[in-house]
Amino acid sequence: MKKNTQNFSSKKTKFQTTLRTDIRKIYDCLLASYGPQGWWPLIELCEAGGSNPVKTGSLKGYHPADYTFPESRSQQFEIICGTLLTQNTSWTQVEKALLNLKKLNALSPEALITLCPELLKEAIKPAGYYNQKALRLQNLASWFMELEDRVPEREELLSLKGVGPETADSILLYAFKTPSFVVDAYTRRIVTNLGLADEKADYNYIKALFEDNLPQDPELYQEYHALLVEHAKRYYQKRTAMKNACFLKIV
DNA sequence: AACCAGGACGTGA
DNA sequence: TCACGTCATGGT
Repeated sequence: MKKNTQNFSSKKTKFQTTLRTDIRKIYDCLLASYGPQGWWPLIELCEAGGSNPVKTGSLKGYHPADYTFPESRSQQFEIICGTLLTQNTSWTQVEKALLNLKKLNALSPEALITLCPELLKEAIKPAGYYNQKALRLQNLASWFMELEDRVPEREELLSLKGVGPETADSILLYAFKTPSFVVDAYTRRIVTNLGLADEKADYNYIKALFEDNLPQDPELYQEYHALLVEHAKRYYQKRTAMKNACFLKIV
């Protein structure tokens, strides 16, 4: 709560305007390179045949350039479950878990809270941490039912078990189309490699780095985060570090 | 055969 | 505050 507000006096400094330009340039460059990513993926769309073979992650469920989702409360809830399940886990594993839940007809808040814990754990096992995630999913389900049509506050989300800053922002941005920028491990790797943040910069610093330099547009935030993930998957994997080859360094 | 994946939380210093 | 252990399956 101190180093975040690095107070550059009242007048706009050259650094600030440059930074703003860079944040925009990075987005433009990523979008030009990879195209719209179609996040958040919905397994509902898998059966509908939606697919994007260009992506490095899962092959299905994406809806590039279509920002109308979620279109229903059911899709909203699916996204929320996804944000919880994908914690420290690859999306392909989450997809298996979500499909298992769907087979059990348990991918609705009403069904999920009544589902017996053992069945729930078995269903989400591919996503790992199934003991805690099962508990937290049911907790999320009852919270979501009581929420009704209200849009939750960030603090409210953070008070839920298993919902930390990234999950809260993902829920706000993708389930509720609220402009809250999502910072994940990939985002952190990219901005530190580009010299836009220090390694020890905390979550809120990096979040503010984007939010302070972009218009508050949920669709822009959604696309930007998805593009950062796609880019990081190609150039910032820990095994095959290609940070030096990252073309964003020259923008 | 280690290492990592679209984190969060509890603990002790 | 903050570094560190824990939770757990399946890819590469």
